[in-house]
Amino acid sequence: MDPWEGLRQEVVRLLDEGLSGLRWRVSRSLEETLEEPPDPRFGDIATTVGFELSKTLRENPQSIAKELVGKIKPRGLIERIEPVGGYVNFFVEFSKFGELTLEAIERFGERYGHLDIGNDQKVVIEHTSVNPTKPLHIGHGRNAIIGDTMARVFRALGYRVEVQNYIDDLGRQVAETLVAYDEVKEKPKGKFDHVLGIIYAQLHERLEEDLELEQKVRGVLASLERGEKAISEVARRLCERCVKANLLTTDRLGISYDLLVWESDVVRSGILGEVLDRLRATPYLVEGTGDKSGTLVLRFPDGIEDKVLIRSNGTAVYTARDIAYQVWKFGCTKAGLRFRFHSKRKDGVKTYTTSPKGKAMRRFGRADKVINVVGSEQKFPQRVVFASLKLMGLEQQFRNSYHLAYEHVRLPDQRFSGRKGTWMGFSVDDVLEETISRARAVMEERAGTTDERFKRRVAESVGVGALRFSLLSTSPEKEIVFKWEEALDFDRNSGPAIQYSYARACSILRKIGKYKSKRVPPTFRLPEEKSVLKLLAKYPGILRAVGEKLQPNILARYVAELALEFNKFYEAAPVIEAETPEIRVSRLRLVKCTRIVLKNSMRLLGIPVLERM
RNA sequence: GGGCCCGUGGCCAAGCCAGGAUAAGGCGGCAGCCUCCUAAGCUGCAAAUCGCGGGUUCGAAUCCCGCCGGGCCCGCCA
Repeated sequence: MDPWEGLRQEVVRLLDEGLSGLRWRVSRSLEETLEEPPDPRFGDIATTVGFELSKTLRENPQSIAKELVGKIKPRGLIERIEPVGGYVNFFVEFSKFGELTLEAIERFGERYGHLDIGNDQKVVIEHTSVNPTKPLHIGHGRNAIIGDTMARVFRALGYRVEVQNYIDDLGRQVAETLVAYDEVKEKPKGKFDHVLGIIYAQLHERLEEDLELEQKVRGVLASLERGEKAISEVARRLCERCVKANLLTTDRLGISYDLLVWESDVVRSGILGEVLDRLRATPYLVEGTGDKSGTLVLRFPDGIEDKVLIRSNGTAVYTARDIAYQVWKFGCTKAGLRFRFHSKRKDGVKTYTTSPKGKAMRRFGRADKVINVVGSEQKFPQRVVFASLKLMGLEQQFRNSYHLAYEHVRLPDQRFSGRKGTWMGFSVDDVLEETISRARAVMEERAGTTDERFKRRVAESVGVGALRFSLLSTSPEKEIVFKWEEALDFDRNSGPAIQYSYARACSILRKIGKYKSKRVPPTFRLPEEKSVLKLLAKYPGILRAVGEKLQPNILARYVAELALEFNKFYEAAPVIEAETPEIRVSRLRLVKCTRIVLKNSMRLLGIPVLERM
């Protein structure tokens, strides 16, 4: 199921055999000495073990490599072994390795690459979690797209996945928006989340000088935190409308949620109280002293700074609610939440929501593993949340809590700010619209179809693919400076480039029509063929790496490379007009398998799959 | 003051955790390729003191120490 790993293991076996024949011992595992030569002409896999042995054996690496090669008889997936410098280079027998790889892909099809390392464990992934008072800007888009992609990958890795979107309806932003909504008489027209975002930014200018207004906001916030019925219901309705508008945006990007968790519901359900009681029962939640007198402070035994959890007015801080939520995700609370059906996503996923009037359901939460997709600026609070699990004796839950931290998206000269309204023009809706219309323009330039529906569908898919890829392909810990040229990039190394390679593969298969294929091992001689095949073989390992490192960019980079190599193959190796029937069948299988792996990858990245474009 | 992340050709960026061969790939630039499976493509060329300085090592972009630059965190804010 993992052809590349199988190949590596075979190399290790051969090496092991050669080494024991010479009675040479290596201190670390042979697997770790393997690497890929910089040029396939040197070989497909190499070991640097000769350099290490030269120290203990007091001999130069060259002669060690030479002697070692003399002891190993190439067989199986390896056809040739050569010593070069201190390296031992292994050459793959592409007929056998090709058959093994292609056979695996043909057999598993859409499930090729799916490894059952999740063992049916449940992972809860929280992402998006935007204040329900504004539209998603491109930075929120990064969060949602990373989270959504991780959800897809974990499903492929054999986990049961539940995606949660945490709605903070008790924050200051909600209080401010509520006041603003009341103050601003002439409301702008448009999508509700945009409307709220605009009036919020408008109010903020006034808030800076208008003390009366500030008092009003504080009053509303206090009422919300106390859970006063009338105002809470107004707030909830406003937030509900905003969330609904936000979901229209994420729907377009193909993002799904299983559950919306409302902060107010977590607080009201008694979960917060229960978790705080549990902390009080430990020696770690202590009364604050000095300037913190009157508060309750979480004091960690192991180096993390003190953190106030209960303010002197008796209310809980944000982090306290986060702790409660985290404990609930693992199913470690007696108190529970109530749920009802919320809405259906484009892909058919049913989204539920917590709701005071809903009913208890056992299917939510109860995670074995929790991944929070939250900005890197929250590393400290996330650490506090996780560490407090340990203080409560939830050692295992502590170990299974992960913070997928990502850096922000910003403009060349400023950050996005809801208060200043700098997101305007850079909301996911705005960017998507621009990207799609640009894709449309490219289609118009290319001669071809006049089918209006086809054009619209392709432009939408290309736009979504371009945006998702551009936000996924950079590693999460790197800040992204948003530039239109990059979001609108449809050339190589972009979402559309991958879609294009896929469409070309489809085109070959369409045109070749029916063919009869005898089951003979494939023939691959061209470097372009070999390099595509090797990439196909590496796919399962890529998925594993994404899951282990929580880095979806690894998959994005991989599939872009596959598309690129496939294009080179496309130019160099005619399929339909291949030199011999054997080569034709070999290439055809390679195309079919490339198509499968491209499709599987695109599905996981949420890049729409197009048969033609 | 303490801590975390980032720094790789003009621009973006992989590799760093598990040290090895000529430091991927893309954008932009220059020069080519469509009677042939979709030119959103392919080929070639030019372009890098891997932030700086030490150290470890046969070997350092990668490990260690120090420094510089950029971002973020260290609230009873949210």
